[in-house]
Amino acid sequence: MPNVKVLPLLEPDVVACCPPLNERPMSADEAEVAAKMFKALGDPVRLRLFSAVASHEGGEACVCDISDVGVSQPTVSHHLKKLKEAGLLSSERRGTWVYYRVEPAVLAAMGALLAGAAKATA
Amino acid sequence: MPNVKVLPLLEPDVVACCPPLNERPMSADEAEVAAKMFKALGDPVRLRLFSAVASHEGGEACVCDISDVGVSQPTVSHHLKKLKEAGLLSSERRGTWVYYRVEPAVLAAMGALLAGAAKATA
DNA sequence: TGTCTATGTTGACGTCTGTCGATACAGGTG
DNA sequence: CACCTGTATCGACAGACGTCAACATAGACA
Repeated sequence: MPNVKVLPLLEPDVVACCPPLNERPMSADEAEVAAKMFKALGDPVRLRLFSAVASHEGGEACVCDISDVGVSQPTVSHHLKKLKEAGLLSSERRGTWVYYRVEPAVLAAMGALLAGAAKATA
Repeated sequence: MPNVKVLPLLEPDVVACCPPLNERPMSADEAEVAAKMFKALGDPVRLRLFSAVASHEGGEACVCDISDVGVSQPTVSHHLKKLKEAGLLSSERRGTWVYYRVEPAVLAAMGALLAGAAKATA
């Protein structure tokens, strides 16, 4: 089995993208991919929305549960779309409501990126 | 000892800022602080510069060692300043050259933010 | 002192981004 | 079917951002 990736549709490029930040200088392509994810979390409203989903029971939440972040409904929808495009959230419609849930693999990849750098540069 | 923070000048707010993303919804203030750091890493050039510093021997590098990222010198300087303002890098002039180094505590805080969310939402 | 190199700052420019109101779409209910 | 609620899309606008050339500053050295 030369390729372990059996669910290619769910994972964005980041999961297999990048070594820890301190291992070697990132290439331009690697940086392009990884920066998209950090950028997605680089807005306060998106960070609150993401945290609201992640902390909701079951790791998923209806939009109506998390919309109270001080911006209009279209803006909430816009930010959720951005998070989805970055691979951090996935969405599913169930009847009247749309539920968003976190993508653990992508988050773990980002965490590893940082954790490695934090450890080895002390 | 009610307050363990004995080196307040070095640490930005982030270190003591935020619980794991999945613990509870982030407040507006917390999100404001944390988003600044993610945003700092949300640009490909900055990510490459940061990675170049982090992967350089000793966890520090002279600007001249890492300037080859395809943008002009003023732009490099601009991005390094942004990373510094975000608390991810610190700088020190030694003679002719300026050296940048990573701030491990801040990185660790960001990693913890993500790692917790990745683990508990699987 | 003057000059050279390394780095930071300024000002300007085009592009990207966050925000909103208006509107469209989807699904439930009557 | 009509109507209501929840969510997404569209179009527009102001402000933020990345980039550069030009200039300024700091230190080394003669």
